[in-house]
Order: sequence, then C-alpha cells, then structure tokens
Amino acid sequence: MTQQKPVRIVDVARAAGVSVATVSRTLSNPQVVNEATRQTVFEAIRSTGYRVNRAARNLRMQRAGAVLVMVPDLGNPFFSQVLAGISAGFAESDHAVLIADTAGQDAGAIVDHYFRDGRIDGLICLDAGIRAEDLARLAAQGIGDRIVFACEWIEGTGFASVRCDNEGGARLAMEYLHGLGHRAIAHLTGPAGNVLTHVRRAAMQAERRRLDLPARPEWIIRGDFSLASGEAAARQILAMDHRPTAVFCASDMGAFGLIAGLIEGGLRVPQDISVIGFDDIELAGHFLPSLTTIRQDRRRIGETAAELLRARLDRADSRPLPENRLRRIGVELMLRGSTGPAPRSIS
Amino acid sequence: MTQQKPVRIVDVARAAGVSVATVSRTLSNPQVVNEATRQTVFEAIRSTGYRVNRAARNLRMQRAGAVLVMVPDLGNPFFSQVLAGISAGFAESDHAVLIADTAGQDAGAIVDHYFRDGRIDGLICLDAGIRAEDLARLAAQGIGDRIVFACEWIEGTGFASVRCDNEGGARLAMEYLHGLGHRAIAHLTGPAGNVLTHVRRAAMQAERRRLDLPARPEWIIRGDFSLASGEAAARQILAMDHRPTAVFCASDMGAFGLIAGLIEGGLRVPQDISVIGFDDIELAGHFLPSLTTIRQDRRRIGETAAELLRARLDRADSRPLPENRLRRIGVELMLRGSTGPAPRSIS
DNA sequence: ATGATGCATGTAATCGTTTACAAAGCGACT
DNA sequence: AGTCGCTTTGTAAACGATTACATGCATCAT
Repeated sequence: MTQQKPVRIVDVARAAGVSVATVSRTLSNPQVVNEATRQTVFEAIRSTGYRVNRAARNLRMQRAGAVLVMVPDLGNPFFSQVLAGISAGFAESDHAVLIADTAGQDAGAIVDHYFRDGRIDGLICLDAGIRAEDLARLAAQGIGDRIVFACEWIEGTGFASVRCDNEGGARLAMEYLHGLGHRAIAHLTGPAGNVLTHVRRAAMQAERRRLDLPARPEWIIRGDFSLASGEAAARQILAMDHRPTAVFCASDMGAFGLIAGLIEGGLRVPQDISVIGFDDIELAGHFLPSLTTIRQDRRRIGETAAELLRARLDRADSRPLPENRLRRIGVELMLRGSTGPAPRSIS
Repeated sequence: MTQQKPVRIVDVARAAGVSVATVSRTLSNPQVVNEATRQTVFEAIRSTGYRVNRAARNLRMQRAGAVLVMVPDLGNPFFSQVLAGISAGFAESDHAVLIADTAGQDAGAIVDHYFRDGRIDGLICLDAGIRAEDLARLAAQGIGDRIVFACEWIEGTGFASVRCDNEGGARLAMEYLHGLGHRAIAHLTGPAGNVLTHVRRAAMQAERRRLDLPARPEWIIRGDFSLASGEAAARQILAMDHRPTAVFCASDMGAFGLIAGLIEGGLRVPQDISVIGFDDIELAGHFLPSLTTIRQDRRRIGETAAELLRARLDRADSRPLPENRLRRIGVELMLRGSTGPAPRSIS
C-alpha cells in the first residue's frame, strides 16, 4: 500500500557490480559491452525491475519522446480511424502519441508551443487550417521535415503528406455512374476553402468534361461534409426544374443526409435518383439503402503517416532522404444499394 | 532556415540581470518576487521568447506532465466523443494527453509501463478489460487514486469512475415502451462479461418485473454492441414463435443492425415492431427510420473524467478528498421514429 | 623489453530546471 | 548599538539518465 520508490540506474549498477555507464550502454548499445557483463546486467535489470526514467533520458538526449496529432475535431468519427492507425503505427516505437483538438483554438500557436516546450519531436497534422505564417515560422526553425500532413494538406508547401487518391476516387464514381447511363450528375461538395472540397470537385468536373456530360451551375451544391448539409441539398434538388439523376457526394455523411432528405421528399433511391458517397464509413454498408461509395482506408492513411514520420525522426540529422514526400493511398469503389441504372428520361 | 538554438533560463536571467532562481520563481511563484524585478523578468522572457523546457522541469519535479487515456478501440466512434471531452478538459491544464489503443495488447502491462517509465501522472481508462492482478499492483504502488474510469468501470474496486445513469436509461426505455402499450419486450444485450451489458440487462429485467411484464428466455438476445450482432438478432426474432413487439437495445449500433435486418425480413418499424437504442450517436436522428434512443452525453462524461482526474492530480499528496469517487451523468429519452404504439395483439 | 593497438569499463561532465539554504539589506524595537 | 524579523535574492545541489574521455589490461609485432 505504501509508495515504493522507483529503481534508478545506480541501483542496477550496484546489483550487477558495474558502473552506471555500463548499464546505460547495455541498454542503448548492447554490442559494445562484453557478453558476460551484458548477461549480468540484464539479470540485474530483471531482478530489480528497472525501467529507464524518460524525463531524464529525454533531457539528456535533447528529445521529447513524443509526437503530436492535431485533429480538427476529435468528436468526428472520421478521424478516429486515422487516429487508430497512427496509434498502431507508433505502438512499437518509443514515441508516445499526444493528441490535441484544434477546435476553436489557434492551431499554429499550439504546435509552436508544443515544439518549443520540447514536448514533441514531430507532428502529424490532420488539420490543414493552419495559417501560412505559422508554417513559415515552423519551417524556419528547421522542424519542417518533422511534420507530416494526413488526409488534408496545404497546397504549395513542401511538407510531407499522406492522402487518399481523391482524383482517382472522383473518376471512379463518375465512370461508374456514366456506365449506368447517368448523364445529369450533380455534386455535393465539402466546406468552402477545404482542399478536399477543391480537389474532389475539380476532378469531378474534369471527368464530366472528359465524358462530355451536361453541366448546370445548380448541380454543384455547396455542402460541408455534414448530415445537415446533405438534407439541405435534398431540398434544393427537390425544388429544381432540371433534376439530376445521380449525385456524387464528397462525403458519406453528406450522402446520408441527402438520401434521408430525398426519401422524405418522396423520391426513391436508387430508382428515381442514385447517390454515391466518399469515405466508406462503417455505417455505409448498413444504411437503408446501403450506400455505394468510394472507400478510403483511413486506418492505413494513419499507419502510413506514422511510418513516414518515424522514418524522418529516426534518421535524426543525416541530411539525405527528403524524398518520399507524398504518399497516395488507393481508393476503391464499393458497390451497394444506393445506385442503379438511370431512370428513363422524362424529357 | 537554420536550426536556432533554444533559449534557456540562464539566457533570460542574463537578459534581466538576475539569477536563474529568480526567473524560475517568477514563473512558478510570482508573489514571492519583488514587483519591479518581476516586471523586468517578464519583459526579459518576452523579449527572448523563452519557454520552459518540460523534460528538465519534469525531471526535477518528479512528474510527467501528461496523462494517458486508454481506449479499447480508437476506431470506434463512440469513444472519439469521450476523447474530445477529455481533451477539452485538459486544454487549460499543463498536462498533455496521451492515447493508447489497448486493442490486442495487455492493457495492464501498458499502464504499468507508462507509469513506471515516468511518462504519465494519471490515467483515464475507457476499458474495463484490465486484469484484477494488474490493478492490485497499480494500487499497491500508491497510484490507485490517479486512475479514473470513464463509461466502463470495474465492480468491487475503489477506483474513481464516471458513467452515465445506465439503470435510469433502462428504466426510461421500459417505461416508455410500456406506456405505448408494449408488453412483450425483448432486449439486445452487449458483449458477455461487459459491465455495461450486465447493468443494463439487470435494470431492464428489474423494470420488467416491476411493470409485471411477461418474460421469455429467448427475448434476451446476446449481442456485442455491433451492427452485425443486431442483424443476427433480427434473424433470430424473425424466426421466433412468440415475437416481441418491441426491442430495447443496449447500443445504437446494435439497434441499427436490428432495424436493417427486420426491414429486410419484411417487418415494418415501428408499425410491426418498435426498436429503441442506447447512446444517441450522431446518426441516430438521421437513420431511416430515425432512432428513438437513450441519450448519454459522451462528451460530458469525458469532460467530467478529466475534471475528476485533474482534481486528484492537483492535490499532489495532501491526503484528504478521496470522496467524489463516482459521478453519474444523466441520460435522456430521445423520442424519434423507430417506436410506436404496440400493434393489436394477434393472439 | 617496448610500444602500438584494441577492447571493455569507469569517471565525471552534462542536459535545463527547481528549491533548500544562506546571505544581504532594511526597519523596528529594546 | 545590537538584535530580531522580514523580504528579497543568490549559490549550489539535486533530479536520473547519456556519453566524451581516460584508464586498464591483454595481445602482438618489433
């Protein structure tokens, strides 16, 4: 019941009959110590139950032993999968994983503080909402290559980044709808200013041009990845003179809201209108109707980001290897129940 | 572009023309230093851009400056909300928030290592799957009161705990269904061995007895909080000779799967059978039909857990205040579309 | 015998703080 | 004047590891 005092390295040294230096070396650089001594030391470590004090090691080695994951909204289930991947990717490493929610706070300042406090060695950023000047400051401090963006990224900067193949996803969706006979295809976008919004919409439009499909301004419907924005979009569509026969949504959540709204408005999905999402969140397969969508492996994005950052942290300061800046994780079309052949034209 | 070396406390001392002790005191104990000196020091801190090195401070103060959140499955959106609350609760503190996914690993060992490595000062545990002997070891090390369980807990131990009012939730659900005329009420449970499974089922059964409702063994359907288990439960119900007219599910995910399965099997929800969930996850209001459920404020559970742990960390070692061990967060019945009056009896 | 070489280990400085203790300055009181 | 008390500040010893450097000892060529 009483607080037992922790074992220090000198206790191990005493138990093994060697100096602290030898114990330390046995732990960090085993091959330089004599086989017999090594065994003695390991035995002493085992019998004393020694564990190295991280604060001391970190202070001496001038490192933090931790990385930070900045999440725009921890409550959003989308990110939890990425987080799980990151956590798994660092499980074997001796870096701890810190999290911070940027919600409503100045992301740049937070990151700057964590770094300058010596609390973190690196950063995985799921939030591209950092101001350019903050980034410049970070890069100027020479820590630019210990930052990895995941899912989102910032155009025109040299930071490492892991993302899914957004363009490929949009292409898959459009080709598939086209193959089903759809010509009038609308797009429900993400929030304004978001890089994913931009890229997915641009790819969708490029593909529409390539397939020589008709375009109407009102068929690009502004959303924000949320359920509510999908429901709002449904109302807009219901009110249109020229309704699309299919909608490609930039997110599953938006697609869910859209479907709910359309059905409430009296349309049948997919008989009257097809809907396709993006993400493939867990519920997509169980929604009614189940959702055809572009699957991005969020867990793998997280794992890959962890891998990338670890590689950058491990090489300490040996200059080379600024390659491998961008990793694209493949996407997959998940065929389900929310899409079907285009209805016969009413015109 | 060049790595600029960090400002140390001696740099500030030099800039202010005082000793390092004075600078340190100004930061940690301002009222003991003279007003004028204090101003000078603050100015020096500002002009040098000094930030205290956490590793050094932690080493000297024998603390870690961090807490750990153990999550059974980071990928599960249920926990991400709790995590968001915890993160918010520690935003103002100077404790960093570490996360670890216990998936497939020995939770007890992980916790023990984090503590003994001096990496954490406290723990919030969302996973009650720790072995009793590990807990005993932790308690023996005198850190028992720096552990807070959230959502789940372990019966018969003295650890602090934050949870929703599970019994009240079950009661609300049963009373409501009873009021709608339902008599044959089934229950879809959580996974075996889980404390939430046990408590919710026990409360449901107690309420059923109190309301003098009929009981049948097959109306207690084993689930595991997952979509798939809900779908399996639907198949069981469809095959029953005496079908219940309502099902109280221990989780929303289970309820979603159940509804999907029932509808697929030709039943109408809620006309033929009512379904009520537990949790109120975001999608509950947007599912088709929308899900009547017991809302538990997961974010607030997280915030409260953070609050409790902070209080325990702050009081350092002053013995008192082992009170306030248990906090129950209230639940709320969310009336939606998956429940309706009991169908007229067929018998 | 002597010096060079190499391996294994020990000694002690160092990382950047906090804080116990000592000391200095200044009134006030006897 | 001497003593005491109080406030404010400085000096230096921790905290617990890592590692540059020194040392000791064996081996081997000259």
